[in-house]
Amino acid sequence: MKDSILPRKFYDRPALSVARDLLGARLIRIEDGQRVGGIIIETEAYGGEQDLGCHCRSGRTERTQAMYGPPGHAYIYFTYGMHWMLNFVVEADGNPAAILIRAIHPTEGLNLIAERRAKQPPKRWTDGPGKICQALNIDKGLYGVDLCIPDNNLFVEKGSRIPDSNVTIGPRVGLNTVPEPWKSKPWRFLASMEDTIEDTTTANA
DNA sequence: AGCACGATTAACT
DNA sequence: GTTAATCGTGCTC
Repeated sequence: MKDSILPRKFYDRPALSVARDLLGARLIRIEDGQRVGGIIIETEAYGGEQDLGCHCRSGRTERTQAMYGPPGHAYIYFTYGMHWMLNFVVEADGNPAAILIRAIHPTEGLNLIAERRAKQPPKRWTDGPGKICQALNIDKGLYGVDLCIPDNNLFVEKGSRIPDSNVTIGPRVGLNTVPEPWKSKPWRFLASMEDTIEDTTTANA
């Protein structure tokens, strides 16, 4: 449904609020007219040049320019020589901040996802940021894409809100050489309880 | 121009 | 728990 696409004002808020509220929403990629995606179940917030865990700690560069732009766009980057990472730009234009999408619960386009994640069991299809981009065929080609335009092939739809009792908050993952206090900031949000996920899937079907 | 390393993953001991 | 894979980016010389 086009009218269920999250509007720009959803992204135009503090990073922590957006990261938390993205849990339960549906990440959708359109490929040749086919929907591929699922429910967002894990996110992390990055933002501000003071955040030494954020790429924008180096200021505005060619790679990070999207983060400095208006909210509601995709910030995508390549790392470890082989993995793409999907982020959503948040907060006001000129204010660098983004949300890393770390895990989703696949619900649509399962045939394509299974194909691309062939050697892994369904549980491991999209339980990591690099895996999501592999499963949904996301790479540099989608850098800077506007997530608020229905005609574009990447956007997020409103889903069922995950109650606080099912949300786990903790430190961000993989910031091994980042100094404190940034390394331990509790800016990771994880939706727990399979029951909730399954209910949400059914409710949205 | 060269270099160290990363918001990771999968395979292995 | 440990480690190889693999290359764009940002920093130093």
